[in-house]
Amino acid sequence: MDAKQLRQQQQLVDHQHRDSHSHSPAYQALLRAGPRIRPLQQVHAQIVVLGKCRSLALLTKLLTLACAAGSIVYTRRLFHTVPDPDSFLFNSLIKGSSKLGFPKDAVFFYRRMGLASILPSNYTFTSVIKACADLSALRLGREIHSHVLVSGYGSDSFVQAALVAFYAKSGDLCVARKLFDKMPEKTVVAWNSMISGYEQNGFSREAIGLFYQMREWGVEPDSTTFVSVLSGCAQLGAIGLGCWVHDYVVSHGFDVNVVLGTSLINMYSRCGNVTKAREVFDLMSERNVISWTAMISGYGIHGYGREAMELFGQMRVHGPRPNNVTFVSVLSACAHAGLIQEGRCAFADMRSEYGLVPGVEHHVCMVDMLGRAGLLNEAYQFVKELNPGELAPAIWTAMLAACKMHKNFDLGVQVAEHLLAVEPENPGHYVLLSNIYALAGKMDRVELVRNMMIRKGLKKQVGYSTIEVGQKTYLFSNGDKSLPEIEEVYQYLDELMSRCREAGYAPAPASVMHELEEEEREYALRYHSEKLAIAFGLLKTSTGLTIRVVKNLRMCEDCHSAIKYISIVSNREIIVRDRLRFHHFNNGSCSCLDYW
DNA sequence: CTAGGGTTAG
Repeated sequence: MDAKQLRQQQQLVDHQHRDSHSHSPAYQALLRAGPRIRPLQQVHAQIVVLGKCRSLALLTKLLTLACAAGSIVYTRRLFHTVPDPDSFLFNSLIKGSSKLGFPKDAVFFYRRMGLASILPSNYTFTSVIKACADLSALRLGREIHSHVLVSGYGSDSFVQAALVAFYAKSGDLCVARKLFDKMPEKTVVAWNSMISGYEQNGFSREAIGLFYQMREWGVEPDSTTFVSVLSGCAQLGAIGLGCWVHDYVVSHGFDVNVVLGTSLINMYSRCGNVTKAREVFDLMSERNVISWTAMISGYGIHGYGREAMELFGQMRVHGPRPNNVTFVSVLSACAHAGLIQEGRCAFADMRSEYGLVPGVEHHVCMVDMLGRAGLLNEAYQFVKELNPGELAPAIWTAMLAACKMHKNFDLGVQVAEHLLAVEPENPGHYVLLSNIYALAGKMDRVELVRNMMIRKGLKKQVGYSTIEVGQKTYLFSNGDKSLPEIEEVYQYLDELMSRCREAGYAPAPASVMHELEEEEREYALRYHSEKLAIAFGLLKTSTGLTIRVVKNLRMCEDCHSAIKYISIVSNREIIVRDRLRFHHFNNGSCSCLDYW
């Protein structure tokens, strides 16, 4: 043993020596108890017996351990027994409750701190602002922001980053961005807060734009940055950028942890490449419920019900315990693949095997599954057997969609009128009702519903589609002429459609089209956004490459049929992700087998 | 006698 090793060993011995003698027996007992309620209660009793319940150091440790044990109730009770809490105790408590998911309590303790006239520090603020972010409590957060300024912590970079994240999460992106822009030194965390803020509010393009700007500024991204950027790619269907991120992560030796791995799975499956998603899944060294659920849901949205159920079976044997979200993925996979019996079993197992209580989402999946399969009576029976408190509008919407699909006008009209009564401001219900009337040929009723919408000033959701070409995403929307090449696209599409007609495509008659679509149809603009995006993709990419389009609404039947023909005449694979699922068009047929 | 932060997935 050389001198250096000897010294190290001596230090170790000293350390242990100090450790075992510098703490009181009660403190040591707390350390031994750890974050476990029963042992902590026993030590608490000892502390009381020893007459040490005025020792703030002991009480602070006891409180933070109680909080770490997940029992906020016990923590609260203990707090009320502390005679004269100091700033150390308050800070520990606020940090603990905020970090462990008890934001309301964090705010409560912050208030008590103020009442006790104890000044908050920058540490206090980072924790309590995070609590406000978790609560999306805009007013409260603004108030605390003013305390930050008064206390002179406005230029603390941790507090600033926390504020950026808070405003972004609470939906006030403008204020978040103003704060961010004013930050003199923008840390990676500040960039991450702003990027994820854009992404989580649905502004993926802005999120990705900011990511490019971050690189221009020479700030090195970390795995958190990539998680947000990949989520943005997943939303936009930007597979090129997604692959670039994946390459970057691998070539720069980043550790693909559970979170990053899961967001890669999500990105690949939502960009249309489930095979690649599965590769990532298989290579991950650690997988949790979220990773398994992401993979199952990936299979589901592509209509690969068998694969989804196969993986779910493996999960039940070797994997983590499935939770409510897992069952949403499983049930919707069953719904999209027509696996009725499997779906019924899974729904029953939820409660009996896993003790999970089905919520609205699960009921919606069941109605959707039964309804798609044409089992309208069973679906309706299922709805009627729910408790009145469980009858969310979404359940009726699923029922209505099933009525429309299987042309059950009487039930459909009944359901739609019920929906209009419950949610008179939701334009989607009017669209569905008018669709049903149009299918039934009751054009006077269609007009009536339409006028009702106009009178209420309700607008249909605007449909748009995106396509990525050369790592840049292009957005197409009905009537939007901002793209310089748009005339060329229209011209090419006209040509394409006439070739489709030669191949046997019969467009839906204009009179039906007019009311059937979820998108506004203007006569001057002949095409839905997905057709425009596909035409653009065909023009801009070389033969043999797959066309991938993402649409925000559901595809209409006419487009669905037209794209089958486009896949023939252009001899290309075309993948369209609509609001609910993927459609892989190849050589005249679609992977959904027309089972929507 | 006591710690130390803000950002991330389904």
